[in-house]
Amino acid sequence: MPSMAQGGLNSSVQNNKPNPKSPTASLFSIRQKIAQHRKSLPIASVEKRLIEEVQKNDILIIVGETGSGKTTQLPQFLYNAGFCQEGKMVGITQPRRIAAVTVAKRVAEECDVELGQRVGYSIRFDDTTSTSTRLKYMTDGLLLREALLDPHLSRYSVIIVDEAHERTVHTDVLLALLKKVQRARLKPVGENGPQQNSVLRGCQGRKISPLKLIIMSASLDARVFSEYFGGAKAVHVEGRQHPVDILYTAHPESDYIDAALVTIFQIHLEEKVGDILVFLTGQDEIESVERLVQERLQHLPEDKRKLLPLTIFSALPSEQQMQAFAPAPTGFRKVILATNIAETSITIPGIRYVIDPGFVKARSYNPSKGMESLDVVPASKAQTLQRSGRAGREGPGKCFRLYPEREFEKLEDSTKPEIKRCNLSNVILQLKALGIDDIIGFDFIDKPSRGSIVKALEELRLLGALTDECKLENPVGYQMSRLPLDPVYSRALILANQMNCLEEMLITVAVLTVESIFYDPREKREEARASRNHFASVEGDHLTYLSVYRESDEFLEKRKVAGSENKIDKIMKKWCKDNFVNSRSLKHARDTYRQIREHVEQMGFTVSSCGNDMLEFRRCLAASFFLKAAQRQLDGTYRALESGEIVHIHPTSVLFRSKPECVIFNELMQTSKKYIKNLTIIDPLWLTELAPHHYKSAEPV
DNA sequence: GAGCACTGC
Repeated sequence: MPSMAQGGLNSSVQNNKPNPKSPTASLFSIRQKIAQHRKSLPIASVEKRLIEEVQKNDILIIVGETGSGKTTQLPQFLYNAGFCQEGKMVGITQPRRIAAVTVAKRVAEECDVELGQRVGYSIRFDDTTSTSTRLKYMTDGLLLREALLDPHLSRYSVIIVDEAHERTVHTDVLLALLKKVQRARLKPVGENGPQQNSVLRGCQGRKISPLKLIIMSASLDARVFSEYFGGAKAVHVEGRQHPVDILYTAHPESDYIDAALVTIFQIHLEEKVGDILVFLTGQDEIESVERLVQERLQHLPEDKRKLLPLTIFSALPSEQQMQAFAPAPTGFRKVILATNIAETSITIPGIRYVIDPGFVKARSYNPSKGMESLDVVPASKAQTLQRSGRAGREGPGKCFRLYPEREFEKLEDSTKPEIKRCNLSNVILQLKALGIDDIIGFDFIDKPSRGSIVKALEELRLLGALTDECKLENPVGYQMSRLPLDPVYSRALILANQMNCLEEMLITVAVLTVESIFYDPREKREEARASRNHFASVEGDHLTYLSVYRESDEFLEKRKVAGSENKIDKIMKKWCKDNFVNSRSLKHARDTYRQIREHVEQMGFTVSSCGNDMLEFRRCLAASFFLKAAQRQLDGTYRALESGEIVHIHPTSVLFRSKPECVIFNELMQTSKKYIKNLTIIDPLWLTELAPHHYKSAEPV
């Protein structure tokens, strides 16, 4: 029996379709199989003990390795033990949408209930829960949003935070919040005193039951969580994985790409059947290794050429991603060249061999320059462990680490928590909205640097979300915290409302929140560029995005099909393909547009358009994004006004060749150079006119 | 002349 689909796309039980000839018999056997499978999981034997521990302890840390069954089974144990009485729910959070969905489906099946009844999931844009839902799987970000509306999370008797070891920003903030909520719910009503903040408010005059917290982690190190929760009890649940042989090189490899290639062919020619998974750092590397594999295959005798290289990374359109899942033709061995996406987000069946060069591309943030960077850095021990585990899902496997064992010992235990390497403005705005005012003194698991906090506070103040005393500004700060957007985009919507171009800004912001709306395949670069030119505005990327979105809308209007979501998707996909637009991104932008439009309408804004007056819209962009402006230098490079950095226009910008004098931009990121992305041409005088609190002199720099 | 991975009632 394959191990559980954790974020995987396939569930073993779903594949067992009932036999139409004898539905009762096969349904019975499916139920039997499910029961057998559940009983065989390592966690099944400790059900009684786990429930006792939950009853005894308000906080419990569960360390469970892959395949223990903790994510699917523990919520069912809790349900059976009566934790969902009186309408209370058990909430289970996941860092990823796909995991919330697949696990909920699986558990509904195991409970033999319809999804959305006793068992359901809720993620952004897709909520299957109902009033009868008792086991609710969701993303951690969504629970954070829920806390803004119900600060005591009063509908939950137990909250399970799964995959806590990944230490995403959402998980870290959620854990801090849950710690506070739990204390608030323990205190008798009215004893919180007059100084209470809003996390503690709201339970006046009403009885609220205690909240149980369960932190689940696959970490080697549960101490961090245990210490954070005041020495909370940690229990270990055995995993169930097939053994994976770890092999190291004798000497350091100077060229890990070449070492990976050599290893691929060594496995292909010498090892037994089974597919190969290679972890590389990015699209470029993946595509060049793909070419090199193809080339070297040509040098092999005909009968040894049955090796099929496939690629997978997040920017790849879904259809092409799916190719990695299809079984190889008979006699062929697949070699999957993947980024980190294959570490946790997707599970490809059939992998027996993993090649791990030991590197990862990671984002980091420099608060003083307001600049992000993407650097190739050594992976952590936890990551390399996760990677090798990918070889042991279906049978014994092998993992080839392309460095000596002594190098492994030097790796960091775990990846630096994301909260220590990202822009904090959104996190801080959320905390402020939850009534937490002392950010510097806030009880983070890992405290971000003081500089990073100060920078974010300053940004929020400049955006008008905070007062000079760093209190939430009324009403702007509250409005901004309610929108599921970066604070700077929320601010843009509020300004656009005042400047009568809210319709345009809603679309623009929706597109800016997605990862690249254009699809730009290397092999059809000329065609893709021609298509981009068709949409391009000489005034910049924002106006270009506006016309892409509007044209897709018009196309849909013209084709006015009666209703069905599926049909709309199909038509949009075709349009996207013809126009080199990434359909996943466009769909996401359309969903976001709908959601944020609803939000601003609820705030009482009227969505009005500036029609053809793009000047007014660009002025609004300047007023919104004044913190990120750049001016051309004599030598043709640009200087970012805020940080003074010398920057370059990113080649994907429609302004790449036009070299305007002054622009605002949304993103400053260092990769091979310091690039600015998503730009619009502005008149530099607008900055002093529209953001006088920031640009005091008449001539910016 | 170039894009690690996630996420938000």
